Amino acid sequence: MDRKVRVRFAPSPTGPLHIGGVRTALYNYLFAKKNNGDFILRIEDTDQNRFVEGAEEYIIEAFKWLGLQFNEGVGVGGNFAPYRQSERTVYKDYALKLVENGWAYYAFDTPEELDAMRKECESQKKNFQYDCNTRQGLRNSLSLSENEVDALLKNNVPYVIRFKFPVNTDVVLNDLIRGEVKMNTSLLDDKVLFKSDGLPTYHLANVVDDHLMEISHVIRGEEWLPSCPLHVMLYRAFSWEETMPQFAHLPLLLKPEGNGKLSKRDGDRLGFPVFPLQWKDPKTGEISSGYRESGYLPQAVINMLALLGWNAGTEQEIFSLEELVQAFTIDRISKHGAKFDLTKAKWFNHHYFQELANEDIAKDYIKILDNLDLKGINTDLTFVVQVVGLVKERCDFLSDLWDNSHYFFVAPQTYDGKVVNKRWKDDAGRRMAEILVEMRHIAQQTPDDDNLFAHNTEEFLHRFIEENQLNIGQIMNCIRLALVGEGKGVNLVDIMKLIGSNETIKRLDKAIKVLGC
RNA sequence: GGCGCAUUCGUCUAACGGUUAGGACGCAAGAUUCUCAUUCUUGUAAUAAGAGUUCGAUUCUCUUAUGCGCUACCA
Repeated sequence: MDRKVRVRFAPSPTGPLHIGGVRTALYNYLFAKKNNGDFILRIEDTDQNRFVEGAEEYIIEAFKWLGLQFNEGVGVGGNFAPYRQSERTVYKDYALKLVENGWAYYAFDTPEELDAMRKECESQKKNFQYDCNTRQGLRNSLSLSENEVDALLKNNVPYVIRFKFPVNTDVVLNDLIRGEVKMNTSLLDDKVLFKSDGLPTYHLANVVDDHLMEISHVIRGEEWLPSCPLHVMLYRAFSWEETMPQFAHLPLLLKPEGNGKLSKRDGDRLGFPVFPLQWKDPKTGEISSGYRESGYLPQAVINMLALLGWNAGTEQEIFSLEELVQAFTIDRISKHGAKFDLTKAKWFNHHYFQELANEDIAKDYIKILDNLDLKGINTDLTFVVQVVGLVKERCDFLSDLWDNSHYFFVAPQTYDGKVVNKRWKDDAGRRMAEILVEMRHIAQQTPDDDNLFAHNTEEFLHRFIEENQLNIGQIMNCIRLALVGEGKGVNLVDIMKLIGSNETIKRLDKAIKVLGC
């Protein structure tokens, strides 16, 4: 038990990495780091038909973005290389070893034959299974004579190697999350270990590699629980039980509405990404959105994912990666699936967005502003930093910035009708004209000092409102309407400070001309 | 169909036989404010159903229901 902790994340490169897979990887990472162990990336590309160009690169880039570093694996190297299963050639020897010692057998049934049998059983409302009850009646090295088998092998007749489950044996598996799980071998089917294309299936490759790579804990999705007894039996068949890894089967990530596993399609349909990074399908050209491109911060994605199925047992919800490492234990992982919650994801992002330095946000914002291609707007760093400082608390994402701060850069082109009706009525226009006159005075007295202009204007406004017994809201909101075009935005005096006396006067003048006195 | 796993507020979850069943998101109200947000305060809302074990069950057992997963020469 004092074995070195070594865990692996083992995706197959069949497309972009699903966010559920990211969570699995995260839990592996946290467990490894917590226990001073190794975190390994192994690519399970034993299915040639499903290989997708660019998927492996995508996976590596995704973890780079998230800040989850592998100690070993594809793209990193290590003592157990190669880490790509297609480059490992040991599997057939192991499969043959199992045939030799009676734990596996050759099967010559063609896929077509098996399909036909499945269909036939289906039509009789029965279930076809290649197992201890049926294997004697099928074409394999258990039912055929030694001579027949030799002849078939000599003639290069395609075959697969299947695991031979013993009859009526209970396999007990001690899952770190679910406790004792028991299954009977008579109900299990003789899974293919080695395919006729010369490559192993997941089951064989996985067990062999986990053993060879000295994996101590297998932390993977719940979808693997049903085949785990097979894996346990494989360790037994190889006499590797001593060093068999401990298993932990994670609950699934469910879609937000209704039930079911979160799938690729759900994301864009419901308006949130299911992938860490944007992905363009190389065949169809179809684009699926990613968290990174949607403006999520990696810290937020990690924090959100960590809490989806795990908790520290305290009331803390905000965790840095380092804090997660410290707090993480497998026994606090929940057993049931968790629905993804978009609003909570936004809340996490809001939190981490507030933690960013105004200057860093401003630099990114300036890029966005430049892309807007608006001529003559002020994109000086010091100015944008001030704008960001005023509006960032209203934002969940970088992309929310423009909606909340456009009026610092461009004058309103139109005025919100509802606000006009509510505020710009009675003698509002006349009052605004009076205010405009005084603003021009103040501007003359405070040349080149927008702060002082704003300050003095504020003082004047309060005096003006008091002397004329006006409604403060009425007056201020009319000015707001003139400066912003809507009934929203940050403190008026702050707006005046930043856009300056000239612009303030210009906008008020225009509003009076458009909306009337 | 078979096998397996699961089931606490709308959502994520806490409570590992004794609590007014706690927190967070959301939602609602109030406070603050020139507005909209932010922020703060308060409120809202749950043990799937039924048996059993027990002095006492969210917690242990069983049954049912529901959901999910697996049932490929895919992972």
